Parts: sequence; structure tokens; C-alpha cells
Amino acid sequence: MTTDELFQANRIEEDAQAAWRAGDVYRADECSDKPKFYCVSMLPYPSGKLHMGHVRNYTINDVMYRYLRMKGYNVLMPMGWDAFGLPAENAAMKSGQAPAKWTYDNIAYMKKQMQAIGLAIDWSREIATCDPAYYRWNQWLFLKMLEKGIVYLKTGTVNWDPIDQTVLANEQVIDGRGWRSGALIEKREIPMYYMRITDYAEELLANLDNMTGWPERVRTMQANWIGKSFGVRFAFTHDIRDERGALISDGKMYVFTTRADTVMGVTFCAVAAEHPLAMAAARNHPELAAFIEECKRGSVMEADMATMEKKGMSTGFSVTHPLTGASVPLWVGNYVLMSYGDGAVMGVPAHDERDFAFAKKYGLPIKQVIAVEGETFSLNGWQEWYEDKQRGYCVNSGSYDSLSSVAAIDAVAADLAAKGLGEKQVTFRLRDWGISRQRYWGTPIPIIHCETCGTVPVPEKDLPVVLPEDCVPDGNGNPLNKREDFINCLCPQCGKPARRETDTMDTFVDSCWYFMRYSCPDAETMVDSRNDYWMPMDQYIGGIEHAILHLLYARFWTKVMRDMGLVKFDEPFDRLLAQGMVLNHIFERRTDKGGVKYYAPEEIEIERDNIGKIVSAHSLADGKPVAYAGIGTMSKSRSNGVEPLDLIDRYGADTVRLFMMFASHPEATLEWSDAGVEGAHRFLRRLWQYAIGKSANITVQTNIVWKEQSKAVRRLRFDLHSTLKQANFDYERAQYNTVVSAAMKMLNTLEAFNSEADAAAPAAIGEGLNILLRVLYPIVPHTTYILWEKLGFDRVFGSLLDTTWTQIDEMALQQDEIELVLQINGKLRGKLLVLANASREDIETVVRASDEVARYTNGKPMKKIIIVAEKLVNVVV
RNA sequence: GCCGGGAUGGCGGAAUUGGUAGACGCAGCGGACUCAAAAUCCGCCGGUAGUGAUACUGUGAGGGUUCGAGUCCCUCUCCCGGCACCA
Repeated sequence: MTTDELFQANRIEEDAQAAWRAGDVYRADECSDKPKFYCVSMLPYPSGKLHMGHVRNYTINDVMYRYLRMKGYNVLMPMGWDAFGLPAENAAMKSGQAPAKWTYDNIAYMKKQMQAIGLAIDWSREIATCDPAYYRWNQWLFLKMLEKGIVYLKTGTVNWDPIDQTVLANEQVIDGRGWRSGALIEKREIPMYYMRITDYAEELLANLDNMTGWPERVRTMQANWIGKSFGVRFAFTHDIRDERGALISDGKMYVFTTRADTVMGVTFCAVAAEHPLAMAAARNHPELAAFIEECKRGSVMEADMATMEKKGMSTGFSVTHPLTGASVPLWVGNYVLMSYGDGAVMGVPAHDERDFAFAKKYGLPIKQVIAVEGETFSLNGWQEWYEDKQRGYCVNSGSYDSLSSVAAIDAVAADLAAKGLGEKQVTFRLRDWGISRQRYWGTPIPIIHCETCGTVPVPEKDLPVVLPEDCVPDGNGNPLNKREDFINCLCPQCGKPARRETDTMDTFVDSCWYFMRYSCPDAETMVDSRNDYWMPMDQYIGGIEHAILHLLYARFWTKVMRDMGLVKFDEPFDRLLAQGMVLNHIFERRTDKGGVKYYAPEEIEIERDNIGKIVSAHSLADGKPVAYAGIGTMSKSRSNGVEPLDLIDRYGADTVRLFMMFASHPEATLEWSDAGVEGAHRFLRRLWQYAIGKSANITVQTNIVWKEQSKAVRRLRFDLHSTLKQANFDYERAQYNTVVSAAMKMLNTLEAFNSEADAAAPAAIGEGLNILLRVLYPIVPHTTYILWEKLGFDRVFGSLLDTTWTQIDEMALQQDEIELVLQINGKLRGKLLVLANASREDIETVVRASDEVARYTNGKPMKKIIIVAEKLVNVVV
């Protein structure tokens, strides 16, 4: 065997990558007469190492890039780094290393890993969001938004660790305690900057209908998140006064409801712990004050709010029902959020599940005001049909009796409006976006605090406000607060000494527009005309976990830029591929302080029961048990990522790419297992050896009259071209796992072809290999690129990178006879061979004459014969 | 809890969107080659019954629509993603 005949992945990949590097073949520009195609993967957080989720994401992107380039597009695939964020600060606390250095080191390492995969990235456009040249434009747009009132100041709730004296992220709160201190976490209200995303709620929702390039599931999730609802906002009146004796909120307590038809069934109201009425009630009511304090502890997360025990306490006060004048008891409820709506809700236990549970628990009255024809109301349990607005009508509701729920909503709204106590209102579940973070490693918020002038925006000429890169967070608050050199400045308005804001921006700000900056990474403005060429993006690819937050924020940001005249489009992403998560087992141990330590699956030995379920696990290092926490997304923070580099070293990048694409549909969730990598490698070896073995004996002939060739040659071409047809279909719908199957079938077909003596065999095999290499190239570019040259195809068709996509020969697909499936009463009973142009009558004749029909109908008359063209016949008896 | 998605052989998955369930591959079993092993090649491979042709059964569970359901509808179970400060 010569060295050529051996499949040496490392050598092949080095050679191919060297050729690409030398030709700078992935650099894209804006001067092309081809149509542009801009495809982007969601930029990675530089956590330290790539894991299989990244490999999957970027390989999908790379396959799409190479396929579309062959289809004749001017394609651009850039890459960058979401470089700000919490993990860098966490690493700093562990190692004492500055987040900046940690981040840059990680970027360098991960870039090397990406290059090993052979991705067609135009690295000349690389961006790191921690670069002042990038984040200065976050600051610039922030100031523009502040000017226009899109950014405003408001208080927001954060997790406060009273021992470490620091604000914690939700992730750092475990079972209500700080992850490092173990202290019980408190909620704290602090001033924060907000972006008015709610001003765009209507448009963000409306556009979803037309975004047909997005998966339905993502559009549905966003629509539900925005959550448009039609209801009535109205007030219960009261005469509760604050400590200075002033009537609170002019004696009106506002609530919002989508079920105004049930207002006559209100038996209590509840307010949030921070509501002014609750504060007033607590003044002379120590027990209530204690309860309010209790409500202020605990989680700020919606999931916890929704699952926690619903608790309440009476304020002792009442409010007045706006329609009946009845006195309604006022409660404080731990499930009412001050930050949502008006911080108060009406309670209708008969027609709301949560109110029902609350009323049962505290012995509050339950009053039925809606009935449904033919159904019986019961006080014993919640009945979900009361949710159904279409079927209900009012009872026990005075003048509203017998009105349908829908009509009653209008009538109640009109009556409330007449009294000046309420009106119909459209509300959104979506809340404004709080972007202030009390953290170091992020974009500094460009604000200066002056004792004389108040909060003053940093003038545009002073941008960027540069973040010092040598701070080392220690877990006690934002280290910027200790940096006098950063904090001390002069007020831009009065020139007196002032202090710089130390809060930084949410990292979601960084990822709102990086994909535009790729188009013009060196621009002197935020974006320039090159952005008009590449954007809107043709294809965005990223994990389904970003279905709501990142994608919604980026859409919002784009609209803000549009309204400022910076871009001309309404939506940034034409098509979206929401890649499924790559999951792996998670193992953990609780630390003494209540934190969690994670263990990598390779450090663990597991025991399974007889159905294969994991029942226990222990650490290989210390032999002691660890808890199995199920499976979840691969991430550095949970130590369950699998690195690609080991596999690449062992098998080569093409094997890893092929295996990853073959493993499942790009949008499907994937539980990681490397069983089968061996098979992917085996396939490439077979391909290599087959192609090299045939290289001396193939031709590239185009003047052959195929229909005059032998049956074996015609059969070979039929199989190859019909498989190609499937592969083309699957490329178009980005279902790459079945493209790999198709390629495997093609190789099987070629290997099984044994009529080598046929005069046309060298041309047929040559054609087959030519098709196969093109079909496989986007997935395994190194191997196919080198083989393409070894077979001499480049001399006829040019480089594989820019050769055209393969045409199907429709003539090869023509058949004289086709096989139909014969079903009797829907059960498979046989096959029928009919002429390709057989008419309905012809087919029925064949059916009636068939043995199967005689055998299975037992002489019973045929009721119907259903014929599905070119597929199947079903006889109904 | 709420919103979105998923469940198909021992395993990963396919089924061109209501028309042959299990393509393609992994693992396994049997055979060839070999002194032997590896590699490679050939064959088998959902379950039950049968030597076999074949029959029945089978796509998380239960019901329904249809000539025909993995695919559509209803109810349920479990798993994954998101829930606004992980990114």
C-alpha cells in the first residue's frame, strides 16, 4: 500500500488548511456580482474551552456556508466573542487572575480549537465585546436613547447578600442563600437604568406573523412572552392615609383584570408587600410588619414565585367595590409583585384557581358570578371551564345577569368609565429591560454623578469610558468602587469634581448588535454603508435557549437603531435555525455553606439499575458518593462539557464534523454519546480508499448517451441520482443528518457496482465520485478537498470551494415500471408492478387480477379502490 | 407553576409532512480471511408463534377522527429548554 492509499486525517487536514490559509479563501468583501448570503452563529462566551454544543453550532453554520458558496452566493461567516460576563469574575475570585487576562487567554485557546475544526470563518472581522472600540458604541447608543427617553431611571429589585455585601445574580442564589457566604438573601430596591422595550411591544409582536423564516416554536414563545392582553384597569376606592395623614394615591387602588365580567365576584383584594397601602397598614401592626419583612426575603425569580406557597395576611383595612359599594377586605399577598402592573390584584375565588386556593386557605367567601349551560358549579373545587370566556354568562351579578362573559366585560368597563374609576386597557406581560449591573466586567454606563448637577451623561467626545482591565474582583461588591482613578472625574456641566457611575451594562446589550459590527469592524461610526450590504442577516444559528431573551433584545435594539436612522430594516434576522441543545449527565455535591460543586462525567463512576437508569454515582478521585442531577445542557459552569480536541486528535476534524452532523437533526436535542464516532471515521477511510483505488481508472466524459448503456450502468446512475435528489432536498431544509445517510448510500452503491468491464463504467464511476465529493464537501471539507485534487477534478471543474452544485440528470431517474404497495383495508398485503404511465383503469385491472385480492377479500365485494399516485393502492372491502 | 419542545429497536436516528415503520449508522450475533488477533469482507438483526412461506403484534400511556395515523384531535406520564442578573 502506498502512503496515498492510507487515510491519514491529520496530514490531509493540515494540507487542506494550509492551502486555504495561503489563499485567504474565506475573506469576504462587498464587491461581488453574486447575491450575498450572510450567516452568523451566536457568538460564544469565552468560557475556556469549546464543547460539543459549540462544535455542533459552528459545523451547521460551516456546512451552510460551503453549500451556499457552491450554489453561487457571496457568503460571509464571521466570528466573535461575547467577552464580558460573570464567569470571568468568578474565575478571578478563585485564581486571583484579572478577568481581562483570563478572557483573552480563553479567546486565544478557543480560537485555536475553532481553527482545528476547519471552519470557513473570515477572521479579519473578529470582534471581542470587551474591546473599547466595540463597547464605545454601546455607550454611544445608550446616551442617544437616554436623550430620546428610551432609557430611564427607576428602582429595581436585586438579590442582596448581607454578609458579602454584594449583589448576586440569580445563578448565585441557591435555595435562597448566597453561594459563597451561605447567608439568607434579601431583596433590595436600587436605582437602575431601564430600556423601554415595552414601547416596541406592539411592533415586536406584530412582526412575528411575517417572520416565516423563523421556527414556529420560537415565534410562539416570543408572542407569549410579550403577552398582549385586553382587559380593564380600574380602582377600588379607600380612605387609607399615610403617616403624615395624606390620602394614599388619591384614595384609589388600581388593579388590572382580563376578566372584568367577574368583578361582581370579588371577595378580597391583595397588594404586594412593598405597596404603599401595605406599608400604611403595617405601621401599627407589628405582625403584618413582620410578614412584610418575610415577603422581602426569598427569591426574585418568577419560577420560584410561581411555585412557592401562596401566603397572605389581612391588613385590617378594607377598600370599596367600585360598582357595588361593598366593603372588600384588603390583604397582603406574597405572590403579588410590586413590579408587575399596579402591585395590587382583585380576588375572585370562584373563577380563578389561585384566588380559589387563597380563599380556601384563609376562609374568605367564594361567590359564583359566572355559570355555564349544562354544568354545575361546586364550591368544593376549582373548575376549569370557568376559564372559558366563550361559554359563560353572568349570574348573581345584578344588572349584568344573563349577559355573556364577553358582553359583560364591555358593560362593566363602560360603567367603571362612567364613574371615572376605570377603562379598557391593553397590557403586555413584557416588562422594560433593566440593564444596570452592579458588576465590574462589563460595559461602563457612561454617566457622571455631580453633587450640583445630578446625573450627567458623559459627553460624546469623551467616549469611550474605558474600563480598567487590571481589577480583580474578590466577592465583596464591585471592585470599581475601590478604583479612585476610575471614579474621580470632573462634571462635564459645571467642571467641579464628580464621581463616575460604576454600574456596568447587562451583557445582553453587547450581543444586541455585534452581528452588524462584523460588517464594518473598523468603522469610525457605529455602523457604515457596508452594514447595508450584509444586513439583514440571511441566516442566524444558535441554541434554542436564546429563543426569547437575546433574540427579543436584538430585535428591539435593531428597531431603536432604525428609528435613529442608523439602519434601514425592521428586523435583523431573516431566517433562524434554533439548534437543539447538546446534553450530558450532571453530577454535583452540596458544599457545607449550601453552594454546589459540580463533577465532570469522566470523573465519575455510575451504577445503573436493570432498566439502565442511573441510581447512584461516586467520584473516582475520593470514592465518595456524588448526587446525580439528571441531564442538562453542556456548560462549563456545570462541568459537563465534552471537549472536541481529544476526538479531533484521535480521528481528525472531518470525523468529528461528520459524526456530529450525522448524530441527529440540527434542531433536535441531543444526548451526548461518542458511540459511533468510530463508524464515521470508518466511512471516511472507506471513501478515501475507494476513491484513491479508482483514481487511475475514471474519466470525466460528458458526451455519453447514457440510455444506450448497459442495465447495470443505468441502474447505478438511477440509484446515484435518486439519492442525490434526496440529498438536495435535505440540504435545502438544513437536515444534514440525512445528507450524511445519502452520502453513505452513494458510497455503498458505488462499491456494489461490479460491471467494471462496461465501456461506460469509468465515466459512470467518475460521475458518481464527482457527485459524492460535492455532496460531502460541506460536511467533510478537508478530505473531499484533497480527494477532489487527487482525482484531477479541479483541472476540469476548478477548486471544490467554488465549483457549482451538482445537477440531477432527470433522464437517469426515468423508469419503465414502478412498484406500487398493495393494501387491503389499510393492511400491507403485497406489491404490484405497473407501467410508469399506467392509467387508473389499468391499475384497477391489475388489482382485480392480483392473487392478494383473491386471497384476502374472500369474495367480498370491493367497496372502493384508493390510488395514491406512484405509491400505493388500498382496496376497501 | 406558566410558556415552548420532545418521547420510534439494545443505542443514535429515518419515514419528502396522512400512504410500505425502523432508511443510514452504532452495538451485537453468525460466517470468510488469518498460525492467531486486529483490520477488512459477506450474512442476520423490533417482539411473539412457526423449520419455513407466513400470521399476529408494534412508534411513552389511554381514548378518538380516517379507507389508512409515528404523523391530526382530546386526556395523561416522564424528560429537555426558557421564566427577565448564567450566557
